[in-house]
Formats: sequence, C-alpha cells, structure tokens
Amino acid sequence: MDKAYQPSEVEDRLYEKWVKNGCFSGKEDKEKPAYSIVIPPPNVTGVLTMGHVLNNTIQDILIRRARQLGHSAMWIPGTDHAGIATQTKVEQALREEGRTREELGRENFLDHAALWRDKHGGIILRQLRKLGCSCDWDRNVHTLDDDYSKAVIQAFVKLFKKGYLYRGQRMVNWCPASLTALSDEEVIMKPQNSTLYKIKYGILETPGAYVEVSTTRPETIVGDVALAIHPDDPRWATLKDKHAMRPINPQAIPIIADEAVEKDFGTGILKITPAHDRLDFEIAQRHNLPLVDILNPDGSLNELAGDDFVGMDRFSARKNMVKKLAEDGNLIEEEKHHNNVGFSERAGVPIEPRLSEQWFLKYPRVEEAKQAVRDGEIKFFPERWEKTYLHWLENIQDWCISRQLWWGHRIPVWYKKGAVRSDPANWHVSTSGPSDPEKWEQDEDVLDTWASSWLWPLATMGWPSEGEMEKKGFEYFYPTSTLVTGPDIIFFWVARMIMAGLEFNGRSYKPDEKIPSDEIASRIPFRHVYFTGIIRDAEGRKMSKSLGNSPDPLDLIEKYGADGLRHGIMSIAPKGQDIRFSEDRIEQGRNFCNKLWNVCRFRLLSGDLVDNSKMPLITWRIKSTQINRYDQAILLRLAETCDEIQTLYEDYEFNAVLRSIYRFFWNDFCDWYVEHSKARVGNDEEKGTCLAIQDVCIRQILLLLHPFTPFITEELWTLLGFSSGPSIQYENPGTGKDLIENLRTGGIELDETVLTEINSIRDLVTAIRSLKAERKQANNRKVVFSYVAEDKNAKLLQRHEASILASVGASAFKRVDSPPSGAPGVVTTLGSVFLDLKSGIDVEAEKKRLQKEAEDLQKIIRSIEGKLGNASFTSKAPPDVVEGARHQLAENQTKLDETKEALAALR
RNA sequence: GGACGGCUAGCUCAGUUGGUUAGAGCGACUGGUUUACACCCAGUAGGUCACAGGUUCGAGUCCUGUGUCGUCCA
Repeated sequence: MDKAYQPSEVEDRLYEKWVKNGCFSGKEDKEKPAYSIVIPPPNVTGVLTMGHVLNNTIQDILIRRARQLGHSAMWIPGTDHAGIATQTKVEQALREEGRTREELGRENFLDHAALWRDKHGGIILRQLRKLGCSCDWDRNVHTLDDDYSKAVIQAFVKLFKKGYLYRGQRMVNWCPASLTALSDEEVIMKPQNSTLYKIKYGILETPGAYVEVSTTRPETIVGDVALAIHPDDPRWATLKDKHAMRPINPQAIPIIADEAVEKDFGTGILKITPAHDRLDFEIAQRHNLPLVDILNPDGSLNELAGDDFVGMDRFSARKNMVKKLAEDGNLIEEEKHHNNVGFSERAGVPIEPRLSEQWFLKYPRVEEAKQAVRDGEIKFFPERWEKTYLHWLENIQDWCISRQLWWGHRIPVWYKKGAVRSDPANWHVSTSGPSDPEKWEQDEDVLDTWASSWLWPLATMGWPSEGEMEKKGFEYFYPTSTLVTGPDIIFFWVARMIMAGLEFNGRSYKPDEKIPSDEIASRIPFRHVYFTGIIRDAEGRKMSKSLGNSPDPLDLIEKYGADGLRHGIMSIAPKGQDIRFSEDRIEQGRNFCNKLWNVCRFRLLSGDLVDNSKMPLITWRIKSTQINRYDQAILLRLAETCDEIQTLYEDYEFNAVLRSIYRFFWNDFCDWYVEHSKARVGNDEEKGTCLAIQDVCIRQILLLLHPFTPFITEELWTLLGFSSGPSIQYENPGTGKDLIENLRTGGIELDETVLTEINSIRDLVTAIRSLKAERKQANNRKVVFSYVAEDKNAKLLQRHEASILASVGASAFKRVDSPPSGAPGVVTTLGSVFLDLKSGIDVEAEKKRLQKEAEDLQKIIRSIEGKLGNASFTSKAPPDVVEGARHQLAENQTKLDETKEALAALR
C-alpha cells in the first residue's frame, strides 16, 4: 500500500467497476423495500457547482445508505431543457455568427439548438460520476425526450379538458430582454434608489389651476388615460369628474375616484397608465378606461409615445421626458425615493407589467396539497419550511405558463385560420393535433420549463403510458422516498410537483371533487423533502458565476479526491442552515481519508489477515481469555456509535452522523485503541484477539463511512479482505445490538462499567502527559512517577500500569504513601500523581499553579454546597441530579484535600 | 410591513426533552520522526453563550422585548 492515499488511482477504476456490475441499477425486487430518489434535474447545459456537490452528495448518501440497509435503491438522474437560459445562449451564439433565430425559422432554430445542447449538454452528468454519484444511468431522462414531451403535452390536454387552463388578456410580467412573459415566481423584487418626480397636470375646467402628481415612471405619462383620487379624500373632492391635461402629448383625461388609490402616497393623486401597471389596469377596468400601450415588446417606446420619443428605450425615454417636463415648467421637483422594482430572475432587467394574451393555469389540488403536508403525509426537513409552503398555497395566484420562446414544449393548441383567436369556439386542443391541419395554426408559444418539470417524479417513471410505467416499476418506486433540494425552489418546483402528483396519479377526480384522504398518501410524489442550505463563500456571499467566487468542484476533486470533497462539504453542512464554504474543510476531508488509509495500512503491517469475509469469522478470533478492559471499551463505544448513527440518519442529521463516526474513528480508535494495541501485537498470545478487534472496528468504520466516502471505503474493504460479494454497497452495518449479539454468540460478554474505567484512565494519562509537557519533559521516556491513591484506585492503576507507562512515556509508576516532597504533581479523580525530578523545579511556580488549582476547586465546591444547601433544590430537583451533585461535591472535596497535601509537600 | 432563520473561543460550527465544571475542528503558541499517518502525534492558551428583562431550585437551552445580519413574502 502507498504511504499516502492516492484517490486518482482508485476512483475512476472503482466507478467503472460499479457501473459494469450494475450496482446502480434500480431493480424492482419484491423481496426488498423500495427506496427511490429523483434528482432535481440540473440545466442540461450547466456545469457542476458547489451547490450541486452538496445536493447530490446528500442524495448519494441516502441512496447508498438505503442500499446497505437492504433496500432496492433507485436514483433517477436527468436534466431539464432550461427554456429561457438555453435559448438565450443559443441566440447569443447565433448573433456572434451574425444570424438571428427569425432568419433561421422555427424548425431550423430548434435543430440548431438541439445540436448545441448535444454538444454542450450533459457535462454535468459526467461530473456527477466523478463525484461518485450512484445514479441509475440507464434511466437518464431529459425533459425534451420524446416520452417526456408526450407526458407534458398530455398533462396540458388533461388540465384543459378539466377546465384548469384558460387563455386570456391579463397583466403579466414581461421580460423586455427575453421577450417573453414570466410567472410571478420568476420575478424578484429588489429595493431601488429611485427618483420620485412631482409633475404638474393642469385642470381643464379651471384654467391656470393644476395638481401635483407623483410618479417614479414619468416615461409612462404618454400612456396616461386618467388621474385618480380616493373617494374619501377631502382634499380632492372637488376634482372628481373634472379633467386634467396630460403634460406630454397633451390630451384631456378624466379624473376619477377609486378606493384603490393610496391617499398617503405623494399628493394622493394617482396617474392611471392601465397598460403598464397592475393596479392601474384594475382601476381602468372598473371605470371603463381605454388602454394605451406605449411600449414595444423590447421595452422601447412605440409610435403612441409621439414623434419625440418613438423608438427610444424606456430608460432614456425617462430621462428625455423629465428633460422635456422641466423645459415646459411642468416638473415641480425630484426627490430620492426607495421602492421595490421587479426584476427578471434570469435576465436581470426590470420587468414590465404588460397586457398580453397568455395561457394561465388555475392550480389543481391546492387543498389536498396543503393537507398532505399538514397531515404529515409529506414531511419537510427542517420542518419550518412547511410554513413557507402553506403560506404560498394560501395566497396562490394563477400560473402564467406560456412563454414566447421556441425552445420548449409547444403548446398543443390550434387556432382556426383567419378566425378570432380569443374565442374558444375556434380552438382545437389535443395531443395529436387537428385532422385537417391545413385549416389550423398552432399556438406559437411553448410552456414554462417548470410546467414540464413539475411532472418529474411521474414522467421519469413512465407516466402516463401504462406500459412504460410497468417497465419502469412505477408501482414499486412511486412515491419516491426523499426529495433533496434547496428551499429557493419550494414554490417553483416542490409545491407544484406535489399538486401534479395529486392531480395526475391515480384515478381522475373532477375539479370540485376532493381526493379522499386515504388516497393522498399514494398520489404524492415523495414522502420526505430535505432542504439543503445555500453555499456561500467565506464572506457569506452567495456563490455565483458573475462574482467568480465559486471554486470548480472538479479542481477540488483533482486536489483532494472525490471522497475528500464529499467528506469536507458534508462536515460543514448543518441541517437547513446556509453553508460558509472554505477550502480548509475540504482539505480536512482529504486528511481524514488519509488517516483512514493509514490505519488500515498499519493494520496490514501489524499482522497477516486471516479470514475477514464474514463478521462471525472475525469475532470468532476474539478469545474470551485474552479480551481486556480496553478491548471491551472500544467494542462498547463501537456499538454505541452504530446506534447513534441510526437515529441521526432518521432525522437527516448528516453532519452529526459524520461527527459521530469521526469521534469514534479518530479519537477512540486511532488515538487510544490503536496506540494501546501497539504493545499487545508484540505479544503472541494477545495479538490474535487484539487484531481481530481492530478488524471488527475497521470493518464497521468502513461500512458506516461508505455513504459519505464511497471510493476509499470500497478500496479498503477489498484490501483488508472484508469483501465477500460484489461491493461494500450491499453490506449492512447493522445496529449496536447486532454487534453485541454477534460477540455473545462467540462467547464474548461486554461489561458496561469498563467505559467509565477506561475514561478515567484516559483522563489520568492526559493529566500526566500535561504534567510532563509543562515541565519540559514531554519527550523524556525515562521519567519516574509516583502516586498517592486510595486502595480501590491503586488497584485499578496497578492493573493498567503497563499501558499507562507506554501511553505517557515513563519508566516507572509506583505507589507511595504520601506526596514526595518537592515534586510537582497533578490531582486526578484516581489520585495524585507526582513527577520525580532531580532538579530544575521552580517551586514558586509550582506553588502558584497548585494554589490556583485549589482556588478553582474551592469555587466549584462553594457553588455545589450552595446548591445542596438550598432546600428547594434538594426537594424539587430529580433525585439523580441531587445525587450527582453530592457525588461531585465529594469528588472535588477529595481533589482539594489532595491538592493541599501536594502543596504542603512542596515546602 | 409580515414570516422565518442566525448571533456560543480569533475563524467555522456542535450543544437532543432546562440539570454536574459549555465542546469540536481550524488557526495561534510550546514540544515532537517512539511499531501507520507531518494529510501526523503530545500539550497549552483562548468563552459576560448579542443585549435587557422574566419563568424556574437551576437558563446557552423556555417566555417577552431590543439590537444586528440574512432569507422569503407583500
């Protein structure tokens, strides 16, 4: 074995072997419980980010753990087509060649985009392999695959037939950069430092009089159709039904009263631009006002804006209009103003509220979706996200699902040529299209990408084709076990998948029918949702491409190994909390792997392997006559650790699982047990038992660690001869009870009391090492110690003498009746230990140290005495707490007495 | 404006239903090639648990309020 672990020599080879042996394929197996996960599909042209590393490592841990526990585990990988993002990239590439999508035409463009996708796409899936993800690659799905597309179209038609879909002129969020409508969820509100302009509007009926109107968007003045006041606003009561003059492109507009006007904003007079503001639109509808749309789709002003402004983009139009207003004396003042402006999540530009004809979905199964979570059919981890989820569902708005793009699932609606499109009588909606296609034209738009990915758990398993579902084991694997995702897509994706599952899986219910409660559990897409945190950089900023603060995971794998990266990222990922990334932690992950490698190497150097292929064969080699207190302690700790991990997994406390393994492996096994073993493996009688116990421990450590660090554990599993099957992936670590049972069968009984004993010896050894180190004797192995102890403790110390000598590095450890004079000492719960030094003792410093020790002890004693002297404590606190306090008092009292003795001996 | 979350050692974080003297890793410092590992070992220092009240025999932990940082919704 190499002196240091070399991940690059192991990882690709093992991954290939796993794939070749079909270890990752999810097979229906009625003998086993099913465990399934669907990957949150990344953008097909995306590359692996640290967020993906975290998210997919967690999924892989769950899948591998399930596989070990004997479940039939299945993890479906895949990608989505990321409509806007991909189309933007493809168009950009086209522009660089001096072409546009319009020039190419729809068909050609789509071919072109598909080629582009195939060329740049799927990188991320290869990267997931480098990370060790055990996805069932034969099941890989892309949202634009034929089968998947059919599912999306069928879902549309089904929803249409049930009346959930409608087409209508509505105010939508328009992205002037991507030239498409967006859903509310794709708009992010950002606080802005804007300017509030106060503008004069003359009153037609009262020449010379004017009112002040405040707006942050003067460029929309040319689209004004009215001014509005609040009906209860006494300041403006006389204005009602009069008319105002638009200050640019002058025209008389009515002054109306509407309760939606905010009296406290500005002067309390609102200009109404119904084509460019949601509230204005609603007001206009109530008052039968006309719509004046002054914007082109790209955000520039159209001819309705007048000759001076036509063709200008909205931002320069604003500047120029303000200039014009100022020149005409119509600008009263400008003031700084903080407001929120909606931005396109993808394109990063301010969205325009715009009136347009779109397809909207009235969400199905909203009530049942709430119920599923409220009743615990679906559990969220951490639980608190339920509140966010429910709140969104309480205030749910219809979903604008049409996008003015080409890259995506084209809406399966045909309109009669030459007829009015808004009339449903002229529509044809079906999966196959009309039988006389020449008379029809298909809707140009595609569906929102989320309107395809909300079917992910269903359609990746063959829905709605019964044959495919059968083939893919739908019955067996659906609902999936756990969804692992970020809370940022709780509305985009999680909530919508739940509604889709409820609506589409199983028999069809009419919109006004409620799904019976007992059917909900089988229709939902997943039972648990685990929300990860967001990965941030060391300064707490979100990792992003534009900031360039995200390391390339592939570089990290190169540097630290996939296991190192996985271990590192999992060790810094607390449940549901954001994560501050630092490369140091990944380095620690690598170090951990190296330590594991080396302890195994040391095991091989210590003695030949016997047969390690089955646990009983190992425990068989432990001789009850040779087993000592240390052996028992490490086995008990191991059993404890197995059980601890079991419950931690149930709560998705990955971080704590890792900590638990770390503590056992590094602190208990390496630092104490292996060190203790060194003396024993030289002794032929004890050697077999000691190595067998090492093998038991290492075996369990590898098993427990495997979900976190799959490569190194598989490699060592083989190297140490534990392997008897195709992979460590199928080996169950078992519970602590299993382990104890196993030992019992081999005639080994463990005595629980050894744990305290060994701990007290460990504390003693630490104290003595410190005593040595502080006297600059750390490396002197010839030092002599004496101790004063009660008979009971002295007996214990004699029993452990050899190991104490070895552990602290000393030549003698002998009992004396009283503290030797002039020797520095340390007081422990087992007695006082003194270091016999011939010279060089700073008596004053020793005294000072012991005096401080005594003072500390007195402080503790006073505090416990105070507690015990308090009648309400002794009467109200539970007996074991009171007993504990008494014990503690006695112990500290003894320590204090001994410290005083040691102090006296220094004189 | 509303909801949620964080605030514990220089840094990153543990700290289960309140119960002994608040922990770990990293960093700092001291020392170290003893039968694996310097990607390591031994040891040391370092904390008013954000602040203020309250409940309790007992509060890092529960309650109320404040501050601060962050996220989501409006």
